[in-house]
Amino acid sequence: MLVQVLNTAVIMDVKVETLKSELKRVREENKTLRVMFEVLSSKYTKLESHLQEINKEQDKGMSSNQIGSVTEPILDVNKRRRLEFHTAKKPLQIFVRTHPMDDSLIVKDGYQWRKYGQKVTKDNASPRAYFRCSMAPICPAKKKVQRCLHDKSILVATYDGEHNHGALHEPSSSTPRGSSVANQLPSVANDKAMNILALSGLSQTDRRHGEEVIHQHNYDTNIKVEEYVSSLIKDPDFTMSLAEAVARTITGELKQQDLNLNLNIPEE
DNA sequence: CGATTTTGACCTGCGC
DNA sequence: GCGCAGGTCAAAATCG
Repeated sequence: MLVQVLNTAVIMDVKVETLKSELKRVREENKTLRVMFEVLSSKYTKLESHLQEINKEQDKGMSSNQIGSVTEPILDVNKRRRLEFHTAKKPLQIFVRTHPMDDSLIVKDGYQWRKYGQKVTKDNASPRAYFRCSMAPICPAKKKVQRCLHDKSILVATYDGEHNHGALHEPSSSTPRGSSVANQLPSVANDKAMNILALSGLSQTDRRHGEEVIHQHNYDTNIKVEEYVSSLIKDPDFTMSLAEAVARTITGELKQQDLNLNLNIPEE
């Protein structure tokens, strides 16, 4: 009887310690997310003010010729190729959560990329990998992938240039399930993010795994995606949904772990 | 053996 | 002009 009581007390102690450490971890994660949210907010504010400035300038009646006279830079033949594909468009950034133990810098987005360089940058100890699209011989699309400074399990993929080919690469079977961009996004914010992927055709190819379907990709899709992204940036609901999704994910994880503890299910 | 990755060297732009 | 940091090249290594 006494042994049984002691055993129960020990088990309870272990559970309390586990919960305490878990609480600590979640608090730290919450702190990190808050920082990320603040960064997002400040970027949104800057974008908004920049847009207002542009609108003001247009209202001032600047001639369309002057506005449109953003002449193509005269390229020096000797200059690097990266300048040839320079565009005024802001590069698209995608955040992808990966397994904490997964230290690869691979973001599955349906395209086939070839790594051509890696660098350690000043502001982030994690190396930045440089990829070039290898689906077409002269495709100008590039991307940079680096781990988030605050959360190593988050990959930040920055896309540069546009693909000059339509077909999307069928994800290889060796890729772990659930590693596509769509699957790695928070659940609620997923809805709108899935729309972006749907526009770009990525989610379809991921889902039709194994089918011999090659999409006749619309060349306008990139423009549609950018339009949709810019509309999201202006949409405060999206930011709120994202924050809610993150909060739900955290609380959901907590509840699940609590349940596992009660049922004595070991964590993976 | 071809494709891909790694990695040190090199180039370029930018701030001082 | 100089030094620094980011981006790219290309030879060697590795993989399938």
